[in-house]
Amino acid sequence: MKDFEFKKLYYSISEVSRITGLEQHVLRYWESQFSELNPAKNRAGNRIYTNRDISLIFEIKRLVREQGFTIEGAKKVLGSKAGDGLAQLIETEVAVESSDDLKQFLLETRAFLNDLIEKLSGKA
Amino acid sequence: MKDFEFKKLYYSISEVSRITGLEQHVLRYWESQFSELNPAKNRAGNRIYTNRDISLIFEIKRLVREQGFTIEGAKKVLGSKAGDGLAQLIETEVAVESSDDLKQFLLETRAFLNDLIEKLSGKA
DNA sequence: CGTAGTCGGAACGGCGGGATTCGAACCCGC
DNA sequence: GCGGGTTCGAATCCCGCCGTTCCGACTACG
Repeated sequence: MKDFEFKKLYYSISEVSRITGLEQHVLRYWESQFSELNPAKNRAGNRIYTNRDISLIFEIKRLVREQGFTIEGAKKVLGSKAGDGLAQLIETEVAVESSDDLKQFLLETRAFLNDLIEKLSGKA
Repeated sequence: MKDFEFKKLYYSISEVSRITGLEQHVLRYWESQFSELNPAKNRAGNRIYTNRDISLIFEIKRLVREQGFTIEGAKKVLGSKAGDGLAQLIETEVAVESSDDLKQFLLETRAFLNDLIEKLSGKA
């Protein structure tokens, strides 16, 4: 397993498009609508997405595409909840006693997910 | 104060319009969209709203006009009111029906975990 | 170099969510 | 049984949200 594939810190818009299943122009449009979504840009002006950005995009996607919020409604949700979602779930489900515990748990979980993703990619 | 005003069991569409602040044609439109909203009718075919109907209308109004749901989104909310918090959340957010669904969920989770790990690494 | 990727901005488009209009039926006081 | 107000369903119209397409220009990279 090539570990570096999963350690990436930055993603281009085409990579994010593939990961999230959203067209590039939708990503740009949402960026124009959600001030929270504000990926950095390199010297050429190209977007550089972080994992945090991708996580936020997934959250917006859930609100707009699955739960049926308007853009305006999704803004309100994001603004008031300050982005917990999965975070709250994990924090409440896992007895976290130190940040090292949590980090260890996440690392293990990620390795598990990497394995699953690899298998699924092979099938797809 | 005329007590009977508050003991009323049935209301006409014009009364409901005044009470809820919604136009009559909106009430008829919503009725066509939400199967749950189904006021009885008298022999003449005129709508006869109960207090329950009015309560539901207020609920829809809150979802659509204040919280920013689409009609479709509001339907989902109303339809799944039976379930409980977290369990419902998980089931609706992760409706795994195929390996593609699972892969998508894992991709999303991985981005989220990557973000968390980055943060923790920075702090540690 | 060539070509693949990305950029922003403007013009375009579908359609969801009403809004308006219509003729007809009904209700009520007189 | 007449006139004025209310309601009806269906048809039609309409605006803005949410993309979508198109564009020429710039850049990265093999």
